[in-house]
Amino acid sequence: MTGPKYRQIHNYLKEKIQKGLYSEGDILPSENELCSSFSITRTTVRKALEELIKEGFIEKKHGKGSFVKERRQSLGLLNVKGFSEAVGQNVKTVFLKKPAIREWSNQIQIPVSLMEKQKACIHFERLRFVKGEPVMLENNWLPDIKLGGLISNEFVEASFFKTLSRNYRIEIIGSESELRAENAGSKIAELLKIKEGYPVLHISLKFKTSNPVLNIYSELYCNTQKYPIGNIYHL
Amino acid sequence: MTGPKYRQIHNYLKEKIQKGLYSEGDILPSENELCSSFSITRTTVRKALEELIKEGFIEKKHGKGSFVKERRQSLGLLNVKGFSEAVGQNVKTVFLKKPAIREWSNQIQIPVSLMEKQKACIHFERLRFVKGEPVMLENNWLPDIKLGGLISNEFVEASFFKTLSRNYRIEIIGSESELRAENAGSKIAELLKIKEGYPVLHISLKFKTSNPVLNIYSELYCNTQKYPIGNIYHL
DNA sequence: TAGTGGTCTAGACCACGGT
DNA sequence: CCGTGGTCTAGACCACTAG
Repeated sequence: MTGPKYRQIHNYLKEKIQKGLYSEGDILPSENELCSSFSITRTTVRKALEELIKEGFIEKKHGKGSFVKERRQSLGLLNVKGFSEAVGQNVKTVFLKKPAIREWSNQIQIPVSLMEKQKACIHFERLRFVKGEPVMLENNWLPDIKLGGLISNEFVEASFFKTLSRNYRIEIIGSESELRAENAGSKIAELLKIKEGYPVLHISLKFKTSNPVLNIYSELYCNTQKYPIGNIYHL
Repeated sequence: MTGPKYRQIHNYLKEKIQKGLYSEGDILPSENELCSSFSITRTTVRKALEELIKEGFIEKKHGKGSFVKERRQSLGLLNVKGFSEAVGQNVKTVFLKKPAIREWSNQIQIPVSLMEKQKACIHFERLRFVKGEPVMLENNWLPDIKLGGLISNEFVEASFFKTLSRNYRIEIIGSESELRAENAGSKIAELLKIKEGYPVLHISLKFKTSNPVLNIYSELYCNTQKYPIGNIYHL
């Protein structure tokens, strides 16, 4: 238990939803009930619920309550639609390159800050599958800020973000991205098992974390034919 | 002047930024200064600033202040507000089909709610240019909830969302979207002046408004070669 | 140390939905 | 009518940044 209260409530509710203890259409406890359950004020409860909305887990209806939305397996801050029925066995992640110190790549589209470029670079590459089919190639780079064991250890539940959270108390607080439609090159075509030249969605991401000198840069290539990429926005 | 205070502050600051009265890297007045300027509490000021963050206009730095962000060469914030607000002066918009009552199209990818499908459908189609080049084809559908004059009148500053806000006090409060990379068909290729089969980014959007029975459905086709689509996420 | 944003409390009143 | 979420007040204490 660490970090702000609203994040603890947020994680508590998120886990319940992800584990299926609340399912699609269920009503969450009202804000006032959550207040008394956790002995906190409505401001804090509402901050927690707001994050769940932005992640696409719930939806509020004025005068009614907070409702659990269709479940989606999150890939970072984007969602792949269809994962809802396909949780568990049907989602698989394979390392093509395990985390190691490598060069900062010029493949990265979003400018890397100077502070970070002065540090060494940790890189890893993964391929993500849904129902046995490869749907996304993922390359990630981040500055080496001496997170002991990050390179050698396995990830918590195959999730890099959960690893950062559980082992190092670093949380993702936001992202910037650029989206492009491109023709698949030979490498991407081969890995995603599509024809060369087939259109793929190229997503360039910069994840911001609770550590101001740790941003994570990702380049994703997605076959969106069966599984479009989902995105939620809430003002 | 109408609507909640935080949105008035939000609009006030946004306009200043858009008009260039604050420019890249400038520091906004501190939260406490805004409190006293507008005679409101920090909660309200922070709510306004939070929306500016989510729209990508500003960035906060703990212990320092709120900074106006650089606008990169991308069609930013597309999932949220319209194009004209996001990109600035170099944008031109041409109607291919003016707003009129038409059929609900099966082109719409995100399910239209039953409540809405029972109503008539207003549709319009626009082509968007940046620096004289066509970059996006846009089709929009919404239920006809008797917004007098919407069909006949011109849009406020060529922005559909501004028109909704100024004339009808309807605000966009969020969106859901699905992203796909596709090959351009003949119609899209011709309009965007690209070769048939060229990869385009297909964005299916459902905008939620402050009116619970008014959602706006859009299908966008974007040439992302020169201008990638930008997206901001803030937890 | 002074000023900034980040978190949180303990209330209040309002608008909306259903009984 | 009551319970729900939406907005807002008037404070408090903390963590971070900079002179």
